[in-house]
Amino acid sequence: MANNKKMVEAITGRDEDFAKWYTDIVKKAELIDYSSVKGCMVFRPYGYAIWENIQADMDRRFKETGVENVYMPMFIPESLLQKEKDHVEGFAPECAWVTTGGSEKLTERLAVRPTSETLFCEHYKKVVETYRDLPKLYNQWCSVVRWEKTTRPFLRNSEFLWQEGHTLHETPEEAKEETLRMLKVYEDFYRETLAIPAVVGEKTEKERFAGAEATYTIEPMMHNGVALQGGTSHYFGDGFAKSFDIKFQGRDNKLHYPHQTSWGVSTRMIGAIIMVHGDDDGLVLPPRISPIQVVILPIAMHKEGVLEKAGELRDTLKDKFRVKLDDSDHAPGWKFSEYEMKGVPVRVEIGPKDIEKGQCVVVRRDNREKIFTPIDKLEETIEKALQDVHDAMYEKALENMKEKTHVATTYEQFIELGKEQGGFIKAMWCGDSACEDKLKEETGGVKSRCIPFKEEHLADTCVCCGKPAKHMVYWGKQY
RNA sequence: CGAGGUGUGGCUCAGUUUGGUAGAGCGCUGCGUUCGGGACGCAGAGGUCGCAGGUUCAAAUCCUGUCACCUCGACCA
Repeated sequence: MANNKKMVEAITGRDEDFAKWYTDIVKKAELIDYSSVKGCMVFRPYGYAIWENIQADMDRRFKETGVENVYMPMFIPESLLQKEKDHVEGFAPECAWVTTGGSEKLTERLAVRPTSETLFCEHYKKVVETYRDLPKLYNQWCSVVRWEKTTRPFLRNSEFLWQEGHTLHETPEEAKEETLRMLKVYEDFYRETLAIPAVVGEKTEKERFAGAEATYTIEPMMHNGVALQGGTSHYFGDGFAKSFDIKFQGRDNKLHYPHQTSWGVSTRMIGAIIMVHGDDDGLVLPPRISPIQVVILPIAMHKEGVLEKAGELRDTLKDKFRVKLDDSDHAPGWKFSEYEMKGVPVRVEIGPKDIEKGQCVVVRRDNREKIFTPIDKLEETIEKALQDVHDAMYEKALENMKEKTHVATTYEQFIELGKEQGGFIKAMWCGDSACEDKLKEETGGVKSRCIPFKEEHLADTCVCCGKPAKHMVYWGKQY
């Protein structure tokens, strides 16, 4: 235990300094490295493997709904970006611009895409003629650039990886349906794959995406009581179609504007995984996206037969799970700590004593429970352990979210909760953005998160101004 | 963009006040002993002290300028 103290010193305590704890984990679990460009980071193999697993899972879900992948250019001519007024106002201030090509100054500068609505619109205009061409259900995996003033690994990068879905529909109803369908995909993914519960709902007008008619969001709660916008899905109506002059010939033989959606999630999700599940010993990864699901650690591996047995275990498990056998020269205690830091959900210990008894030890990362299991039952023990880890992680996260969700029915209550408690605050709202501004000002940053689909009636009047309430809103500080 | 702080081996930092041979811990390399919660011994490698000027016999240290990063406040997946 004396040695274990060192471990605790290596990572800042989670409750001691959350921000420092976060960056410690990001670096010590070898997820990323910083680069020479501010806000741009190197994804190291372990961090990138997490993203690849996320991609694979989401991509499958998208395709099950009929979405096809495409790839758009990374440059947007300034004139193209300017076609939709609200959109350009929202994004132009944080664009990176290319002004020179080779040695020639460009006649028109090019934005490095901050998002690709305009590119999709330009393309749609060319490929859509009739209602028979609809819907168009496209998605792309790419990176985008937003020149952020303050940056943070995964949570706010100058360049980040994401997916952006862009769809085009014949009717408003279809487009709205698509918007909500994809939000549901996100919600399911968060729950089933990342073991993260979240509040879902609609953004207020003030928080809406630049150019959208409606923005829906998924908002998970971090361990320290700060919310994260974990993904958004937008309904555009026909606003972009009009700006870009996209028309199709309808069933009535007349020209119509199609209705449009876009939806995206980013590598910010990895930040959510860290901040929802992580603990004082490091990362805790959801089994379904963990690059290593099972790590096999031989104990006293110089002893007769240990390494051979460990190799056998790996071979029997490797087709079913993502397995790593660590036969490096480090002491066992070092390896325990190392793989805990990296959040590996299950480890298997196999040593001389186990071999004698025909057993091995399965240890869960989330609660460190040790399960002694006969070697011939190992596969099913692990299968169950992985499922149990996932379920327990979800429950724990849900518990945290509930614990950090408060209700405010008076202004004073709201301000106090906002300043002291953090977490979500549920409160009634009149619909006026002036009240959002005031609450943010007075609490030092509490903003509306969303109007949930399941509203509750907490009071008759707005928590801020006292006028009749229109909606119940989740509020909170955000990353 | 406003306020504060920091730049010294791969990492964390000491040394700067009072100028005088560039240091420690961790990590890394080799050999040996170890191995059920970050083992130990011995031997090694590794630094134009952020950058550019200046003062001086002599600068990590003093002066001027400059760049970068971090923390805290206003904007953001």
